[in-house]
Amino acid sequence: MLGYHQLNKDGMAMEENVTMTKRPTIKDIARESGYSKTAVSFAFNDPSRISEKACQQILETAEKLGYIPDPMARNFSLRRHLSIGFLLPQMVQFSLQNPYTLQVIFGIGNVCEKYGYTLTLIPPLHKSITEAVRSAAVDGLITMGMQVEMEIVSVMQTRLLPYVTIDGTPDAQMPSVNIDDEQACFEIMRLVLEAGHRDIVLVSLSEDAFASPAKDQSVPNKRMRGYRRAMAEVGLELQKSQVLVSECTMEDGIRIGKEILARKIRPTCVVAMSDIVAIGCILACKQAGLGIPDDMSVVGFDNIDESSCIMPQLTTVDQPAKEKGRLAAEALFRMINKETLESVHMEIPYRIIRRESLKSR
Amino acid sequence: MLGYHQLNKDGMAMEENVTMTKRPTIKDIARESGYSKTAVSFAFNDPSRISEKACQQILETAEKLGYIPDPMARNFSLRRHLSIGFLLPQMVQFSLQNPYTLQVIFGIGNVCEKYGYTLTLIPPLHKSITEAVRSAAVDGLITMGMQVEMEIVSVMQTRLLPYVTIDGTPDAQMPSVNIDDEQACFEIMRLVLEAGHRDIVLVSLSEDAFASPAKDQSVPNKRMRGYRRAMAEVGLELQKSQVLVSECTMEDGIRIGKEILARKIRPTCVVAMSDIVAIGCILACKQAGLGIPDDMSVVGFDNIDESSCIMPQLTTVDQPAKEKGRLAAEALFRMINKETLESVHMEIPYRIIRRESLKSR
DNA sequence: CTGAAAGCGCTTACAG
DNA sequence: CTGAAAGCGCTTACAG
Repeated sequence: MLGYHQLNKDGMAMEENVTMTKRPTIKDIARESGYSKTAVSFAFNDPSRISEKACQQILETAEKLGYIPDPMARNFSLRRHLSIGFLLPQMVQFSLQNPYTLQVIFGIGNVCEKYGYTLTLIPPLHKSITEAVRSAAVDGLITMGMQVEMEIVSVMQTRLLPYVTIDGTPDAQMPSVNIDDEQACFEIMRLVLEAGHRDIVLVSLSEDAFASPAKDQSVPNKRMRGYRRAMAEVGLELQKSQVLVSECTMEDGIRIGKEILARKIRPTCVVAMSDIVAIGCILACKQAGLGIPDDMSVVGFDNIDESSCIMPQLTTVDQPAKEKGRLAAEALFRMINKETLESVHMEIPYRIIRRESLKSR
Repeated sequence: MLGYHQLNKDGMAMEENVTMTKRPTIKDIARESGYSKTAVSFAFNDPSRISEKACQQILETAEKLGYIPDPMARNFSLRRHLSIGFLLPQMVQFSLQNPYTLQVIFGIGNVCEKYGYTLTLIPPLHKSITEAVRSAAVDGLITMGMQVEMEIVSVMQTRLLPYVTIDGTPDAQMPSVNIDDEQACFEIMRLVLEAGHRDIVLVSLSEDAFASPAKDQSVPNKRMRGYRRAMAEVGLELQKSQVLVSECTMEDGIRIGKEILARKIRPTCVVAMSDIVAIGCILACKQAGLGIPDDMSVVGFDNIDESSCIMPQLTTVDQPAKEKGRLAAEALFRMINKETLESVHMEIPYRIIRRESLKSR
């Protein structure tokens, strides 16, 4: 062999060797230290159950042989992962480019740290989210935009995996964290209408990768209802041509912005369902030499950090993204610990933020 | 019992029941379908090894009983996790608030998705990074700012866990991804000096939680050397009072900005080691009614998205953060697959970005 | 094509 | 205080 003594089932002596290519196991430490596997386990997990001398000798042997208990074996034995999962709502390309999603992850991460858990980001596996959920090595799952009819919900249920959804459709079987999306959109659209705008283009979110048929309670739909309701109040109706759909990225926002500028009849205001897209539109306008808000008003949704940084600052809806993540994670940990939730449906407040990107005309 | 038939060691019949609180195992499916555990395993993992009929019956039984193979048991048996870890360089509070780190994570995430792996974000465990690394359930680890002397490096080595570091100190035992930090800082400082600035304040990064004694090759130190070298060229020497230290967050940047403004002698230029801090300084100046760059110049480091969004746009060093993450992850996967690396030390290009926040005087 | 059995590396109830 | 042994739920080399 390559200069090291091989591991040896019948318990023959094995010497320490730095070039060892196999990790020693609890069995090796037991043999080498002269104690039992039980004792070795206790040395690491509950030293009070063995004598000080035993503990010391075992830890010394472990140090000498380079033994660190295998976390996977330990977790397997204890039936836990010490990790919660965040199911990326779209491909990494989009999810981790979205400041709103990143804020949600931030909120979740803080709670994980507090409980000593890791946070596993789960991309769709081979393009299949179901596959990813079936094989996710986590103690619980946080999802975005989930509805109870979706296939992955039954997978989570079958696996007896606790889950919470953010921006999904509340249901008895679907603990969720939301704001009142319809009302928020109603209010911001009223602001736009009060400012005198009538030629409006809406930029909606593309449906998630999870898209399911029954989704009239989905966040994009709830928001559309809010916009429509405000328009109805002033006797307007939303036309199909007034609604565009965009990925939630700045690049796609720029694309949409250009598309809008290329129209024969240019709208006086763009209402986007996400700030990152609104910012993309603003950049496209600036590039085309248009002044915001003088030549065109733009409003967004989310109130990401960038929105107060860009000029003009964005009029938008403040969504407490971190807080959503925090609440979802706290609820999930309660479920993991078999505690009961005060409520399966958590709704938290939003705020309309009036800034400079919306101008009266 | 609560309306369900209990699982039963001696193999007695067990009926399907939706209220079952225990997940069925491969054994249950074997018993119920009349095939062996081997056959059940093959049905899920290599159907070609059993008859179509057997496969069908087994999958049906699985469906009926709500069986999904336990990912943890499967991974344990196969000695893999299907996840790589990213060790958060600081508390979640700071790490996930830092756009640069988020870009790195984004780059890593894309590669994980490509290989069908999840990405585990690992916060310090009970404040101990060593503890976190000992128990991390991953196939490999990406760290930031690591040096070979650090305790966690020997933990990773003992665990035979492949690792790559970003912005760490290159070493034969430490595969790493870097830019030439010293030269980059030399160049941007030369720009500042050429613009006529002599009263300069530097805002350095706080040392990582991993701080070790031997760190003169650490990124902050390399950068300081670059700044110093440029100053030496024009016969200047950096005074202690010219160097401030900040957390890598906008809040702390604002705090530092205020601190600088409160000085008796106000500098003409602030040179920050990170854009997010530079932006914080700019905000503090604006709040105080100062004009940037007229009353004070500011330069940064990183070229995060926000830097081209803020007014005035920031003069900075463009770091390819995504690319760093991507390279580190690709290297890590090569190590996980026992392939050899072309080089253990990857250095990638940076660019000096001249924008409006630096003004000649 | 099929299955009995060993193995992955831990934990822990139990008996001494 | 100590240890033998069963158990966690899979995979797979091997024999039939």
